[in-house]
Amino acid sequence: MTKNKLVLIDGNSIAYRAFFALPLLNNDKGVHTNAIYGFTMMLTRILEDEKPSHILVAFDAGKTTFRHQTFSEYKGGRQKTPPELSEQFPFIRELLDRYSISRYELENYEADDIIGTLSLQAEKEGFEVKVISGDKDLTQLSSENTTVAITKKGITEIEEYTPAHIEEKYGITADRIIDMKGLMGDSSDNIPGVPGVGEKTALKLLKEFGTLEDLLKSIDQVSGAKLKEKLEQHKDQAIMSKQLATITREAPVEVSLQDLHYKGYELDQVKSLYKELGFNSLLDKLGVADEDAEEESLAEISYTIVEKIEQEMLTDHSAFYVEILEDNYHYADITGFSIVNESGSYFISKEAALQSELFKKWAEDPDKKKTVYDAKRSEVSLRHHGIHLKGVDFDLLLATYIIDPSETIEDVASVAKKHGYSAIQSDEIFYGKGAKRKVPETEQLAEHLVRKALVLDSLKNQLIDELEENKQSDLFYNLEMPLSLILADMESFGIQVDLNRLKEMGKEIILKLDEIEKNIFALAGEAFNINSPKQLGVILFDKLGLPVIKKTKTGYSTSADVLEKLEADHEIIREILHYRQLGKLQSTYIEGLLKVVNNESEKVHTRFNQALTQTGRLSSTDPNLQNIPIRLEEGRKIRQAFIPSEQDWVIFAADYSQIELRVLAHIADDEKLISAFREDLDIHTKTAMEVFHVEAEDVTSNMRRHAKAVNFGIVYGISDYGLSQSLGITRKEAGQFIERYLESYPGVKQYMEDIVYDAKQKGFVTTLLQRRRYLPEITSRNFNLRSFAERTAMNTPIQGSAADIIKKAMIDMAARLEKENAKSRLLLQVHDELIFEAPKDEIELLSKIVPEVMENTVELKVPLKVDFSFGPTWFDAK
DNA sequence: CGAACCACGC
DNA sequence: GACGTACGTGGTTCGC
Repeated sequence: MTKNKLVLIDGNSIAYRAFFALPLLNNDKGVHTNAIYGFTMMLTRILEDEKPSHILVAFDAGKTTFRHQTFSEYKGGRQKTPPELSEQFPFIRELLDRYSISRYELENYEADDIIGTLSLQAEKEGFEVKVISGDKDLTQLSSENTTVAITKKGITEIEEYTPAHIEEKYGITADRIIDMKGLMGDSSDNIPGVPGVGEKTALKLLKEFGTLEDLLKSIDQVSGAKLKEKLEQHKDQAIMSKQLATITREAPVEVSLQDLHYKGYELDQVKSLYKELGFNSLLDKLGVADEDAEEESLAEISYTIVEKIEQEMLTDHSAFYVEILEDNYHYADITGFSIVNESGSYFISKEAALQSELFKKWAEDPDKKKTVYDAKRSEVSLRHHGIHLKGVDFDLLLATYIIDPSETIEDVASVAKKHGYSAIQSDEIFYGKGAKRKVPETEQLAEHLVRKALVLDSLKNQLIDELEENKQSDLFYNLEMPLSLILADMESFGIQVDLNRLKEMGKEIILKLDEIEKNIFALAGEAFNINSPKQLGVILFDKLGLPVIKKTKTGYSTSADVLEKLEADHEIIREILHYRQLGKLQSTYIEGLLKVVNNESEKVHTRFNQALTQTGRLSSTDPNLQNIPIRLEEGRKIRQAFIPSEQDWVIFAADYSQIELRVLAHIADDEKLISAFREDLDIHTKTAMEVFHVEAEDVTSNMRRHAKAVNFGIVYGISDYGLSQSLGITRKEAGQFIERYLESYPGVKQYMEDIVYDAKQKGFVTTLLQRRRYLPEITSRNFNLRSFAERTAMNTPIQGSAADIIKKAMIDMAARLEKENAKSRLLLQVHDELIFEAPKDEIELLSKIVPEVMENTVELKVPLKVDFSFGPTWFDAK
């Protein structure tokens, strides 16, 4: 027989935790649901992980408890429960009822005491007990048979307190936790303890003397006159504090263990509450989403499966959808087409379309306007069949992204749903996922694709209005839409790779890796998997006994910054760092790249995601060509494998110098920063002069390094913590640096304040070209979420405007190359740089027009500056 | 198959 | 004072 397992949940504490950990969610009825939601997440997780045979959720009863008789100020000075939370408690109780989980509260006692009493009873009956709370006080219940799980951050992560863990963490046994509380008190419960004694002192004393009572008997042996006096003075208070902190195991609870037996829940009960609360993701998890989607039959539509395309089907304005199942459209084939316009709704098979001259003519006619979803994807795939898509006047994907980049866009259905349009299934449901994915019969496929085109047709005007309302039409029509065509060109053309060079480098690296591996095994005294942080941790910290600097939630951290601190302690560290560096090159950049090179052309065709980042930047996948190594020479050599696609051509690279800081100077209108850029000063040195109040010649390299890191922090919106990490200084020092920076540039300081205020008023921030980012969490009462939103408010206009600028430069550049009749082509964009390939005889031309176009694409209060270089490979363009 | 960890770029 | 900290992509390991 399996052991009985009782789970005891501290209801109030978990509700509080959930409430403060999650943003203040609202459901459609205007009820706040964050605590309910968090509580539900926690509960379902517990049921799944623990599979309890018995379960109870305990709540605090009224305001006063037996503890108030001992100490009337117990829990005094506590903030009132926010009304936004109070209103959620009835729903939490309802939730438990729906789950058929017992709940209990007891007059004069706290949830802790109920839990303490029942856990003791259960232990005596031979149960395994698990206590779940957000309050560390409960750890005193930890015993051989009882584990106490305390939520750590948010609500999903927990720390398990077993007696062993407590000993390891505090160096005292579990039953001394209350002695610790007696000494140090607890400000949240208003338990006084002994003034001036905190966790460290308390632990030291208990380790030396045993229990609190033992200690108080031997006060004269305590070292330190002050401490002695304090203990003597507050003896009684300490005893009382211990009493207050002690959870009673003998509360008069009226439920028996048998009452807590858990028999599972009625799916319908839970389902209907989830629906009422609007917990859609949880409904999905219950596995009812699919069922529902099938149940809920979509409104019927009529359409034609086209055998032969006729002229009257191809009118002047159509919604046109191109389906490609695989995500990599460079290699996947078209699945089918659909067209919706005033003449009708049509499904056209790939064959029927591609054989038709009429279709090709229509697709390539710029006067036949098309509304599409993902123009770039459609364009690239049609090109494989010799068709150049023209006349796209609306791209639903890009419009959705422009309106709110935070929406996750998966397919046409996800976009439709967001706009209240539900007559379509998601691709995941329609085609299936993973191994189960398949293309259904023509009839069904036709309907699905026609539904997509219907979405395009019916959402278009609505989104045009929204763009107009947001003043984003210019951004949409004149920036993102034309850019998608330029990106299509760049992606389709691809970049030539020197396969031999790459393979040679791979061989060399393998030899070196073998060598290093041997050294590491010799130094470790055994063979192990160096790539496994877990195994590596055992070797370094258990076997070799190196000091543990940082832990992750699953074990020792072996990240580079940790290892760097250990470099002096053992020579194995340097070898491991080197192994990691080369391993990364080998797996990601040699093997990874080789995997995606086109066998015939020996080119790579990345895909730029134009509708993903929150800031407006592009991203790049398969392969990611925006993170090819450059910092370390060994890695930088990878760039030697990227070569021009034609004989006697060169790679030409141009990058904006300090574009973000220039943008900052402009939007913050900071006098000093503006003049620094107008005089073309070294901005890091200039910042060092300002921050450290020294003359240019007195700026040391260390000052400049610090100034550079602060500038970096400003640009990327990192916190004092982030800055402290990157400079290896304390958080306080980092905070002081930031403060001094802001004093040095008062315009920047003003901007930072204004933009946060503005974001709080409007709920979003904008960039130079009206890109938006919504920041709902900027009004959160959760410090974390709010701070993050505030930094984002400061940073996004900077980074996003820089992204706007380079995107515009790409468009201007494409036009200029055409005007000059140049053969040179744009290949890549890496956030602040553009990479071209060019015939040698156009180097001179590019040297003139690239900086000219890039520097003048927008006019700011400071000049934009572009550096460039060229060479036979990307490596040499430095 | 997904989560966790690590590392590369801007 | 808590809390966990720029944006991305991709590789490996590990447990389910």
